[in-house]
Amino acid sequence: MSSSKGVGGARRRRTRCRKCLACMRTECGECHFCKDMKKFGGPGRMKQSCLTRQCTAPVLPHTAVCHLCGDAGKEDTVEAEEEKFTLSLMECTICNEIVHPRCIKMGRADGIINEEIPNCWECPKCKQEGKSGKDPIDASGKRRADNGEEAVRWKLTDEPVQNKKKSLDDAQGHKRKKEKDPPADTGPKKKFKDGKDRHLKKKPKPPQGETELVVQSEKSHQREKLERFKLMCQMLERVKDSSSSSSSSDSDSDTDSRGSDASSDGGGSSPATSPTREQRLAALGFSASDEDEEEDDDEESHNGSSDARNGKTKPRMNSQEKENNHHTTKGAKQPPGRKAGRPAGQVGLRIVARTQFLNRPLVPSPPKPMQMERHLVKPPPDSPEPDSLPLDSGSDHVMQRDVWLAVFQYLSYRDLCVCMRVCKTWSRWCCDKRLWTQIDLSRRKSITPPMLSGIIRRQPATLDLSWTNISKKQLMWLINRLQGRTAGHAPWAAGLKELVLSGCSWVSASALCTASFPCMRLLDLRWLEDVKDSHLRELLSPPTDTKPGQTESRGRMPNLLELRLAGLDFTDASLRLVVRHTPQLTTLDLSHCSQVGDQSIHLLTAASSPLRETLADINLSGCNRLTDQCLQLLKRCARLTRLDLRACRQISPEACQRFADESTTVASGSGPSFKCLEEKLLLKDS
DNA sequence: CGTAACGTCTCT
DNA sequence: AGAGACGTTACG
Repeated sequence: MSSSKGVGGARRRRTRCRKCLACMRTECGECHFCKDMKKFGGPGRMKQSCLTRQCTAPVLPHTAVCHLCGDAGKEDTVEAEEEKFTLSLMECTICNEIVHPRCIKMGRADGIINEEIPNCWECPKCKQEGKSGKDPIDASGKRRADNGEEAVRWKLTDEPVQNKKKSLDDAQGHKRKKEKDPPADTGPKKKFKDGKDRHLKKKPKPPQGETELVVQSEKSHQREKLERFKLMCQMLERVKDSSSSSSSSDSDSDTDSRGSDASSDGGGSSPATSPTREQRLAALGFSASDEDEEEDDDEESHNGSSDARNGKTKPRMNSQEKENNHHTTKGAKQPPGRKAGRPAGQVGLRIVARTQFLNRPLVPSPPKPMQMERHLVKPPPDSPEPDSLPLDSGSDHVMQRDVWLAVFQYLSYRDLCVCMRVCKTWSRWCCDKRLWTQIDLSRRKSITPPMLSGIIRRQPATLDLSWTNISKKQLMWLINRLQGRTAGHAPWAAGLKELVLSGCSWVSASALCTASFPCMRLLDLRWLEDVKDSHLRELLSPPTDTKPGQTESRGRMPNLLELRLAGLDFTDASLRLVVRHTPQLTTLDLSHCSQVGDQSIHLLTAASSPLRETLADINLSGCNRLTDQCLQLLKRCARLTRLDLRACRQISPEACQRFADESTTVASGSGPSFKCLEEKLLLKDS
C-alpha cells in the first residue's frame, strides 16, 4: 500500500459479453461450480460461473468511461473502422487506464492491440515507455514474440483495489490472512501474483543431449535465415514459371497440392503416420516426435496466449476431466501400426518446437490438466499483417504479401514452420488460415494448451484429433472457438467443417454435447471408447436448452454429410436418432458395429427415412448380424453408389453377387445404378 | 436490493 | 500449484 498506482483509475472488472456461445448457454448443473450454487443445492460459497458458460470475450462494464473525457465508448456513432476504434474505450493491460484512443490522439497503430480481448491494448504511453507489464519477470514472457505470437496475458489485477484491500485487511485484522507479508514488498509482490498464470518461472533448460539449432550461434542463425530466404526466392522463381500453366489463386483448394493427407482418407483408423502429418504437428508447434520435447529458454512465451485471464479461479479440472486424462494416458486403444520412434534430425520441426512450446515440460509427463477456461486466443486475421515485407534497408521488399502467400501455399507444413523462423513478417504470414485448412494432430499423446491456441489461430476447417487423449475441457475450449458466426460463437471463427475424434473417449467427445455445429459436414467417432446409446442420444438429440421462443428444435449437426460410427456399440435407438437428426447424410460408416442388423437397415431405408434418398456410401463391413435380407432393403437407397459388405459373416457371396447383378437390371428408377455398383460394390471378400 | 460472478486471497 | 473461499463489482 506504499503507493497508489500512478496511472489509471480503479480497475474495471470485466463482465460477460452475453453474446458468445458460452454466454448463451444455460448452466449445466453438473460442473463443480454449478454444484456449488444454491440453486443446485450447493452452499454457494464459490461464486463461480458454470464451466460451460465462461465467457470467451469478456467486455468492459457498461459503466466504464474514458479516463480523460469521462464519456463512454462512442464507436456506435460512426461508420469508419478506424474511427470506430478511436472512439471506442480501450483498456491498457499495463496501466489499466481506459481511454478513447482519440482522447490521447492515438490510432490503432500506436498501441499494441490485444485482439484476444475486446477493448484491450497496451496503450501507446506504456508501449513507448517500454513497459511491458508490471513486473520484470512478466516482461520477459509477454512481449510480442518473434514468431508473431502476441503473448498478452489477461491480467486484471487491480492494484488500487489490492491496496485498498490490504489496508482494509490491516484495519480489520483479516481473519483469513496469514501474517507473512514483508511490508516492503507487499505491493509489488502482489502485483506479480495477479493471475496465477504468471508461472513464468524459469523455463527449463534444454537437456544436455539436445543439440540442433538450440545451440546454434547467433551468427549461424543469421546465416541460416539468409539461406532460407534465398531458398524461398528460388522457389518463387520456380513458381512463377509454373504458374502460367496452373491456375492458382484460391489457396484453399491448393492446400491439397502440398500433399495434405488429413482426415479425409479415413482419418483415425489409418495406421499410417506419414511425415506430412508430422510436419503439420510440427507446424503447430510440435516437434515431430511423440516423446521428445526439449524446452528451452526463449524470449517468447507462447504461454501468453494461453494464459488465463485472471489466472486462477477458473481453470479447474473436474474429476471427470482427470479421469479422462488419465484414461487415455494408459493408451488403451492404440491403433495398430503406431509409429514407434521419432524421425531424427528434423531440424525444422525442432525449431518450431523451440519457438512455440516453451512451457512444455522436459519430459512428456502425463497430460496436465487443462488450464484454459478463460484463455483467450487471438482470432486469426483474414490475412495477417503487414502487407509488405520490411527489409533491413528500411524499404519494403518488392514482393507484396499476396505474392509471398502464393508461394507459401506450395510449401509443406514443415516448410511453413521453417519459414516462420525467418522473420516476424513471415512468421505471421505463414499462419494465414488459408494455409492451414486441415490440421492433423492424430495420435498425439498429449494435446497441450499451445497446440490448442495454435489451432485457434489457424482456424482449420478440418481437425483431426483421433487417437489423442484430448480432454473434454480442451475439446470444449476448441469448439467454442472454432464455430462460425452462424452458430453465434466466436464471431471471427469460420466454422469447423470436419472433426475426427476416432479413438478418443466418450468422456472427451461428450464436449460435442455442449454446442451445435451448423457447419459440420463430417464427424468421425469411430472406435470411440465407452460409448453407450445414452451418450449418442445426448449427442444426436437436439439441445435441450433451446430458447423459449424456439419451437422447432434441430439436431446439433443438421447439415452433416458424413458420419462415421464404426466400432461402436449402439442399438437401433441411436440409429433412429441419426435418421431423424442428421437427415442429409450421404456417407455412413457403420462397420464393425456389433448391434447393427437387418432391422437397422430397415430403419435407414424406411420410407420415412430421409436417408433413403441421400445415402450414397454405406460401410457395413464386419456387421455380423446382417443377413442376406438386408440386401433387399438396401435396394431402396436410390443414390447408393458404394456399399461395403466385407466380413459380414452371415451374408453369402451368392446373395451379394445376386444383389450386384440385380442392381444392374434396375438401371433406372429406384435401384442403384449399374455402373456405380459394378465399380464400387465391395463384394464379400473371401 | 438481490443475484451473478470476477479477481484475488488463503490454505493445503 | 491447485482448490476453495470470499470481498467486491456489475447489473437488472
